[in-house]
Amino acid sequence: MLSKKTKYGLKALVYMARKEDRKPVLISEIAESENISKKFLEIILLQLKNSGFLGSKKGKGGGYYMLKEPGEITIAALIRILEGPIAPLPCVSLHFYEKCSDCKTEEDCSLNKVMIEVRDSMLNVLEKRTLADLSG
Amino acid sequence: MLSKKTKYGLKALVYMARKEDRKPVLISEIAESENISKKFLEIILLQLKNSGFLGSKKGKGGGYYMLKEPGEITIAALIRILEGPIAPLPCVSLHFYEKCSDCKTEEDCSLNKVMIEVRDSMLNVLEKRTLADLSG
DNA sequence: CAAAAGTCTAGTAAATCGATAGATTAATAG
DNA sequence: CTATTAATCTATCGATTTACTAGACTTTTG
Repeated sequence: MLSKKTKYGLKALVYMARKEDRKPVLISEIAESENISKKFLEIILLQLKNSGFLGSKKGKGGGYYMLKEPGEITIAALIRILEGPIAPLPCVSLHFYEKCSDCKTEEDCSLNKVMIEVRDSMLNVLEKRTLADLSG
Repeated sequence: MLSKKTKYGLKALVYMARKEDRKPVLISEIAESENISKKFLEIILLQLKNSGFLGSKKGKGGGYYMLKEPGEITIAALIRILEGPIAPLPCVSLHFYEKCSDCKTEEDCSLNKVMIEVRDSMLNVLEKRTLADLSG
């Protein structure tokens, strides 16, 4: 299950991607349109800015704007920023790998193989789909 | 990411499935072999019993035993019991459906379609794979 | 300078996670 | 019948995460 943070982040980006121009968008405008707590959305957009997906401009006429084309941003990349690992277990994660403390070896782990299958089937969708698919 | 509860539950069941006979297995035996806190495993096995996957016997010679054949138990069913919804969003869950409060309608939700794709790709693995696949 | 709008710091209520302690109940062996 | 074994139940707990809020601060524009 994705957290609300991730869900809100994705919806906010879709909202921005749907705009024709790339002028700064107000946090409050997105929050209102998408039914998201403004303060919570602040945190989320800031995180997306610090990760290089968004730029921001302060002061009058300011707001957040996209730094890349929607077609260049995969859902997988966004989920990794907002949610963390996509893989069902740390020991099968490509970007957040960690050894399981309770397993002697990876081959010995009874879950490893199937969880890799699960991971790959998810990535097959999430790495293929971009913001452009969501906003189209 | 699956919780440790789910992971431990799956590993415990694999351990039981791998035994030739279907005699009761001690919690402590599983806990020791799989490096799981015994007290935590108690809770997990009890839940699997209450969900109809395991039977138990008290007293000497007691323990937990499987009620079904490993090949009849899908990983999806176990995850639903131990973890909850498999779907990435409540609004695309088959077994735990809930309307999203922030969306007007489902068609209008920008995430709905892709998340259904994700769900189906996961289920494609999880509904196909059984305990027999893990223990084989 | 004043207003607008993002940024930062701090905090918080509630839920969840992973785990532990100890009393109780049921079954079996002798 | 009694002692032992092992599951069951009750309860609690610290740490972390989640979702969210308040308010001060900074930057930009007009």
